[in-house]
Amino acid sequence: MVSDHDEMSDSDSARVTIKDVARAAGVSIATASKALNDRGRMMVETRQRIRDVAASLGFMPNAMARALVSQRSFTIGLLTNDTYGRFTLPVAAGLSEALIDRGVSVFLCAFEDDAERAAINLRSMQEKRVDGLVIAGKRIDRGLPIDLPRLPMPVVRVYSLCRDDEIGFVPDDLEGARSAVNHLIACGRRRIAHITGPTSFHAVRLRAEGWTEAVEAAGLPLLAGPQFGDWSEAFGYASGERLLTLPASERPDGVFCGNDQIARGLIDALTLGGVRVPDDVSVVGFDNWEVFAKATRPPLTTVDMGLNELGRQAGLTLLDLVAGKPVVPGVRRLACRLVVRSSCGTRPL
Amino acid sequence: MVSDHDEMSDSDSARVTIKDVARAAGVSIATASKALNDRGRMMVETRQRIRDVAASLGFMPNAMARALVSQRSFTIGLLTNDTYGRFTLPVAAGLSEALIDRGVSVFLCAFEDDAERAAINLRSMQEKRVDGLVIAGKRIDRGLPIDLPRLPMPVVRVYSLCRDDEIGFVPDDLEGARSAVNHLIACGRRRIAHITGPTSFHAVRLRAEGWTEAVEAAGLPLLAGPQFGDWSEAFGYASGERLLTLPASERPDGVFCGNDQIARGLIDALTLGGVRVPDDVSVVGFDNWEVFAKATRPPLTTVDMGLNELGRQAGLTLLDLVAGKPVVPGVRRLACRLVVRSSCGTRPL
DNA sequence: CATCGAAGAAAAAACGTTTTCCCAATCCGA
DNA sequence: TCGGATTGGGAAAACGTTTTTTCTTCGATG
Repeated sequence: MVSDHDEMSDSDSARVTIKDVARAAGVSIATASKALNDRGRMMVETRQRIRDVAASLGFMPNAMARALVSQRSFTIGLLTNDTYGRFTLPVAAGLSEALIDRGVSVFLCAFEDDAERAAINLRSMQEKRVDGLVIAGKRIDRGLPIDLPRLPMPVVRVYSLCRDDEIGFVPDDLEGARSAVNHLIACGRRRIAHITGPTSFHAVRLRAEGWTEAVEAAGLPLLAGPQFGDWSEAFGYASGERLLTLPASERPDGVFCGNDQIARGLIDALTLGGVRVPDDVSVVGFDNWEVFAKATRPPLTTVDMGLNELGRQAGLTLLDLVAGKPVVPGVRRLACRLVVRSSCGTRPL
Repeated sequence: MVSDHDEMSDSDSARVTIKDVARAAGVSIATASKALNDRGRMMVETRQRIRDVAASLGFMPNAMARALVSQRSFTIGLLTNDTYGRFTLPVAAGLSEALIDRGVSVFLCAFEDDAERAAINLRSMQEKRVDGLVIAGKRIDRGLPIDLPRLPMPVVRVYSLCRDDEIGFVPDDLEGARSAVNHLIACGRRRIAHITGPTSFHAVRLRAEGWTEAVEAAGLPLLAGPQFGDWSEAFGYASGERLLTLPASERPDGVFCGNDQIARGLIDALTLGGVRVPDDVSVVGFDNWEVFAKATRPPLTTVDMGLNELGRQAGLTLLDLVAGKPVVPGVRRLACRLVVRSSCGTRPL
């Protein structure tokens, strides 16, 4: 019936302040502060003594008192509508890891597409005086269901719609798609199809464009053009079944899928239909969602969007902004990385 | 080359303090504070006037100044080693949603099993003076790679090992397993197998126990006992292939799987081998990881651990602790919920 | 008429830091 | 020995709140 954080546990547990340190070290508060922060001038042994005393007392500076005077809270907010976390979690991890080393902590504000909750979270972040905001979404052509009035703090966006005068980070879908297709070509494939999500997604259009460019650049046929559907495994499966109905001569020998789920469904259908992957058909996915990519038979070669890195860079850029450094506005497209597993067969050299 | 949060944007954007409000309303700071916080006595129109002024100025109280004096930061920390987020993300969402309404924000501290980073995060949380800590893990029989010295703040645990004198929240694996098996029985199944993860997981042992109890309670055979393996789809697939080698009379007609991935692999193997699910064999999973459960053919009936609710309750309990309310220590096992889809066939009444 | 009470509002202390002065001592060269 | 620089350290203001205490009024009571 008790809590385990007794106030009076040991001499050191009751919040020790810099005043306690100063008194114990026989110096003034100002000197103690300067000693601990490597500021001002004083004898080196004085500085060390104060530090030793602070350590032995278990002193931890109160970040809020510090924030109050320095006008920097060393916190930032991560606002996202991706509660499921497919995209946001890697971003958050990258962000958090990059910032913790600089003493900055991250408030997680996840909300469904519920404008009211979003507003509450936003207000909360303002009251908590975060130094900046990272806005993360789940598609690059949508903003959050909340309009940001002119905020008193810098903002960067990740995997979200971004105006020209804002600063955003997205994966380079176009180049990622190209590299996927080029990998198929390097594996000796000549008839390369593209099966992907709904055209309403900008990412879909970009990836389709990348496919088109790479295929045309190699002087290969565009077959029937991109096959648009939804993001599901079921669509991939259905597409696979459709492919099976084609005469072998018209069948593609390589497929670039818009995401890993589609690829998964496609491979399942092909395998069930007696078409071997990668012997008969090579498949490349998109997302590198490992739980899928590693579980397909064979494991899936796919494009990793580098979400972790996206988060990291967003964090560092936000810190620059906070520090008042000039940052060119606009959206940065970070390189994707092809993760080669075994769904494409012969490795190119 | 500029940041979009110009300091001097409009009259209201340069941080407005309570002093500004007081001056604009022609009262003292003390009066302004009382008006805004519904404290003290004053003419009702004075109160309203102050509030109107505050609103028109866009006043937002500085949470850190407030925290400094009230000794409550209205923040808590979520420490987790589950950077992948399979378990933590739903917990975080539930936690965050429950707390935001009470004005409490959540710091996300995710680290790999890297003790040093964990320590940095922990120290950061202490300096930020969080009111409490939620420790979330990815298995119920492991703590975090960090020993918590007697912390000056209350702690609750979620999906993590928990000493008797601590407060923890975990799903009721035993009962969840029982309900899964009972569902199979209600669907008319008599030979119910259990295919699950490694015995080193406590969750595995609990689920196996639930399976055993429910099967025995119904007077049914335990067959060959639980089949332990790993959590992968590949293991489920291999198990399915093994089942196919059995003579039909010895084959189970219902399988309770330790997680959804195993179930997925199992169903794939059975389907490929010509055994129909659910007509010939019913399958129940565990986790309700929707991206799997909904993608299996047929969609998977599975046990939902209620991670969201776990997070919610943990948050509310932590708040009680912070408020000094007495809370009985120990671990709470929250009910799981069977999500019925179509992998078991005939719905029980 | 003097006093009392209460209502309304202000003054000031406190929270725990950082930082800007400022002061006293020591040192150096002349 | 004197004047100025340098060195080591302290006093106090500031950050933006809440809260306790004190101070006016003003009307009512004895």
